[in-house]
Amino acid sequence: MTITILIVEDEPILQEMISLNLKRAGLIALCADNVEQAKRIIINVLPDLVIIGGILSSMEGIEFARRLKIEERTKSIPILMLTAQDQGSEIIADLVVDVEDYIIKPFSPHELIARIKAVLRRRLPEMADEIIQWGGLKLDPTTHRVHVYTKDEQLEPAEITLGPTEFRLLHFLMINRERVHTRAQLQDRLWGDHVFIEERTIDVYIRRLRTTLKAVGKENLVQTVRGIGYRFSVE
Amino acid sequence: MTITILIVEDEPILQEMISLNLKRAGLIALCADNVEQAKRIIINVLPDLVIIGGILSSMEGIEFARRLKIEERTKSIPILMLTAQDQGSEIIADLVVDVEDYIIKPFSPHELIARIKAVLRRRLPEMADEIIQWGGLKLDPTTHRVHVYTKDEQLEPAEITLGPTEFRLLHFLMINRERVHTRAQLQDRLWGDHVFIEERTIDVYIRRLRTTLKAVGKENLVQTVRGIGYRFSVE
DNA sequence: ATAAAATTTTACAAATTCGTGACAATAGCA
DNA sequence: TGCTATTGTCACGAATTTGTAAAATTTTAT
Repeated sequence: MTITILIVEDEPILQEMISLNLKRAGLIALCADNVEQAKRIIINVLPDLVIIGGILSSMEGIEFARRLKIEERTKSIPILMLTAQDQGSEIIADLVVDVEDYIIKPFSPHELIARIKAVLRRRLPEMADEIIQWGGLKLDPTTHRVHVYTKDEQLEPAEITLGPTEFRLLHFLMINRERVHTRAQLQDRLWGDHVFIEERTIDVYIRRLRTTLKAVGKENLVQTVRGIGYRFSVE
Repeated sequence: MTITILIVEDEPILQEMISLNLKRAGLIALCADNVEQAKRIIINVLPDLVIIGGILSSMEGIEFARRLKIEERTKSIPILMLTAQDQGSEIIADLVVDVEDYIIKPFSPHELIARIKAVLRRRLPEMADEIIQWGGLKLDPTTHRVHVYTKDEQLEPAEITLGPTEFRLLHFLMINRERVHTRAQLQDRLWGDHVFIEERTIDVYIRRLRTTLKAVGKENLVQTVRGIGYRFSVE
């Protein structure tokens, strides 16, 4: 799966820096020096994320973002803005209601990549049909199977069976491993906004998942963060 | 941060029920019996969310929602509609394109609050979730973990566990490190201004934080500024 | 040096949160 | 059709967290 990112940035050095770092992270970068160019690109390619850079100061950036959010074809594309330090953050927050996230300059490449990944994860969390393997568990979304690798070198990995909900829960937790999720977040992601369930129901599914994992000797993979939520972690 | 919610609902009992539950959840509720009254309120106060109730049946509600979405000043306010069961949900979905979300009556108070929070959560920008590293402490808001780097070059940084409040306290102090915070400021930022706390309580949490830090050899990171408040400092 | 003020500890009860087992309702399937 | 798996809820108890009051200690001012 390839992810395409459109960068709208008039400063050549910054543009280069961003594009380089994106490539290094395995993402495809398209660059535009101005809004007109960006519009032309979007006609042909629908990016997974748009980064709007320094042109913000001219208000052109905000206008462009708004335009993207209005059009049906583009309105679900997340937008990340790079804003200058000196503009009051309240003003920015007011202006950029259509924007998914923003970074205040100057920022480190590392920070940029982290933020991009965060935005993408929020948008396309379970798009990956890829096999995910972590903490001795191998989960295959296509075959809907989970295998367990035990420590004692049995060549035969045991297979465990999970109910549909438990499977989705484990999948989500494994994709976003190490990250704590509140019950509300899990509810949003696994049940959707329009299905109403008690928050405690999530505890129950966590328990069911834990029980089956414990049966094959995998304890402590699904952890409780008291007062916050749950987390999948390999220590 | 206070969140204000405008309720437009002509049924007094329902209005009362909603407003009561909002207050209990720490949200400020403004009530209007009809659309005219609601308009007058909006001139003075810009709410963070509008709940439109039973008046929907008269089409007045939809018209009102549309009006809100057109005006520049109000168009970014999310709208939550309470709709009656008997109206076909497809019809409603068609009509209320301007609405962020809707609940079908009858609903439980709990469900209402959950939905409100979901709508607000979607709108509010993600909290600053960058890793903060200072004074030998590394705090990661996404994984909700704190690691300690000891001087004696152990490659394994120790992990410490903090209660939710201690964690938030440390996070806040680290973000605003070197700056002194009065107890009142800490109270505002960590508990919000609608929760009443004894000022001494903050001393207690400072102490709890200090105790766990001291246990891993990190003394003097949280400092007292006598007569003013507290500060996180790396000397 | 002594009283007053501010902060640190200690101890404790109330409130909250979490794990668990049991249960009815529902959906899926043979 | 009946059987089985799944789904979501609830209530209870255990563990943890929360906020407070009050005693003990430290610092400051007189």
